[in-house]
Amino acid sequence: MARLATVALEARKQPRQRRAQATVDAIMEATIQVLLEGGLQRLTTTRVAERAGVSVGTMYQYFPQKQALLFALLRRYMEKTAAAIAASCERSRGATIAVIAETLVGDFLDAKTTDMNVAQALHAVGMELATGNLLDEFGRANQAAIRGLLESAEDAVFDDPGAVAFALRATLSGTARAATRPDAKRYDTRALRHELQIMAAAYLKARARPRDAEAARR
Amino acid sequence: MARLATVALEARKQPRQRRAQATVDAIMEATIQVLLEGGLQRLTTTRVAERAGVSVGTMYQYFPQKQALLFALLRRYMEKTAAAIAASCERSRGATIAVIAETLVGDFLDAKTTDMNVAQALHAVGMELATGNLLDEFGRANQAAIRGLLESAEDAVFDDPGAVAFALRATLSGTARAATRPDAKRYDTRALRHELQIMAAAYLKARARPRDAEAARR
DNA sequence: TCTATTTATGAAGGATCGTTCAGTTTTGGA
DNA sequence: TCCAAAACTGAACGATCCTTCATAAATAGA
Repeated sequence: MARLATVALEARKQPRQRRAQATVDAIMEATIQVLLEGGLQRLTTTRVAERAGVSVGTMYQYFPQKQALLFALLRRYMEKTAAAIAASCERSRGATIAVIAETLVGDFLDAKTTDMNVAQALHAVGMELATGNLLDEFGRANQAAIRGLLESAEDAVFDDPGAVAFALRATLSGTARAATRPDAKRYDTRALRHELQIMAAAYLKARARPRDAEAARR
Repeated sequence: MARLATVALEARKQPRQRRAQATVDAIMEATIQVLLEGGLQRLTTTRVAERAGVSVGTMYQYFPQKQALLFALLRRYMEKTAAAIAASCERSRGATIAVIAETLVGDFLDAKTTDMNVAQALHAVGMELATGNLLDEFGRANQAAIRGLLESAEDAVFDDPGAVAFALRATLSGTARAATRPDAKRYDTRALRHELQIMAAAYLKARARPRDAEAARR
C-alpha cells in the first residue's frame, strides 16, 4: 500500500490575503461535499473547483495535485481528533477508572459526531492514499495520551497500560466507524455511546488492580 | 455515497469449462494482489488482466465492468466472514457468557487473520463503491446470529440483546481493522485478541442479569 | 493614483484508462 | 475425426481527467 513515487502533498503556496484564505476554505469544503456525494470516483479537480466556485488553476496554486486535497483534509481531521482526545484526557486525569471510561468514550464519540461529514467522507475513501505518516504520527500521540491517562487513574493500576490503551483505541475507532455510517440511525448512535461506555468501564475494571493493593505491598 | 447510475455487478457469463473457472480464480487473485500493491489507484483492467495472465477481453467475459471485480471480492469475503460467525455462534450456543465471549472474539479474529490479504485490500479501498446492499444484508445476518447467541446464554439474560450484539459487532470490526493494518506487528494482533476477549467477557457480564434471578421471580 | 505582488482564469495538451468487437484458438462430445 | 460451443485475444476507440501556462483581475502599500 506504500506510495512508491514520492509526491508533493504540502501546499505550494500559503494564502496571504483574506480572499485567498476564503478560497482555500471553500476548496476544502467542496472536497468534502463532492466526496460525500460521489465518493472517490467523482472527486475530480474540475468538480471540486466548480463546487468551490473557483477555477481549476486557482486550486493548483494551493494544492499541488489532487491527492493534496485528501491529505489536507485528513490532516485537519486527525489534528482535531487528537486535540479532542488530549483535552479529554486532561479533563479526567487522576479520576477513577469509571469516570475515565465514561469521559473518554463520551468525548471521543462527541468529536466524531461533530464532524460526521468529514468522518463519513474519509472512512468511505479508505486510507489507501495520501496518508504519508499521518496515521502513525497521530496514532502514537493518541496512544501516549490514553496510556498516560490510564496510569494516572486514582483507584487502579494497570499491569500493561499500553496494551489496554491499544485495545481501547481499536474499539473506539471501530465504534466510530459504525456510528458514522451513512445508514446509521440516530438511535444507533445514542445507544452505541451508552453501550460503549459500559463496555469500557467494565474492561478497565477487569484489567485493573486496585491502588491500595499496591500500597499495601510496600 | 449512493451510486446514482445502476450498474451491472453480476457476472456476465458463468464459466462452464474448468479452464474458465481457473481464469476467474486467477482474475480474482490478481485483483487482490494489485490492490495490495497499489491500492485503488493502480487497479486498472490492464494491470489485473496482465497479472492474471489473461487478456482484457477475457476479463470482460466474466466481469461486466471494473467495479464487478471489487463487488465479487467483497461478496466472497463477507460470505466467508458471515459463515465463520454463524459457525462460531453454533459452537458456543447455550454456553456461559464467559465462554461465549472468548469463542466469538477468538473465531472472529481467526477468520480475519486467515484472509488478512483480502481484509487489508478491502479496508484500504473503503466501502464507497460496488457495495450494493451487501453491507446491510450481511450486517443483518451477523446481528441476528450474535443476538441469538446472546439469548441462548446458559447463565445470563440480557435486557436489550440487540444493543449488546450491535456494540459487540462494532467493537469486533474495529479491532479487526486495527489488527489487519499493514503496519500492525504480530505482537499487536496476539495482544489485541487477548485484550478483546477480556473486554467482551467483562462487557457481557456487566450487561447480564443472572438466569436464576429470572427464575426466582416466577 | 500608481505599481508590484498576489490571486484568479480556463482553454489546451497529453496521458491514462475502461470498454468493445471482429477474429482466433481451444474444448467437449458425437 | 469433426464441429458447434465456449473461451480467449488485443488493437483500437472514445471518453475522462490531471496538469500547465499565458493572461487578466484584484489587492495592498507607497
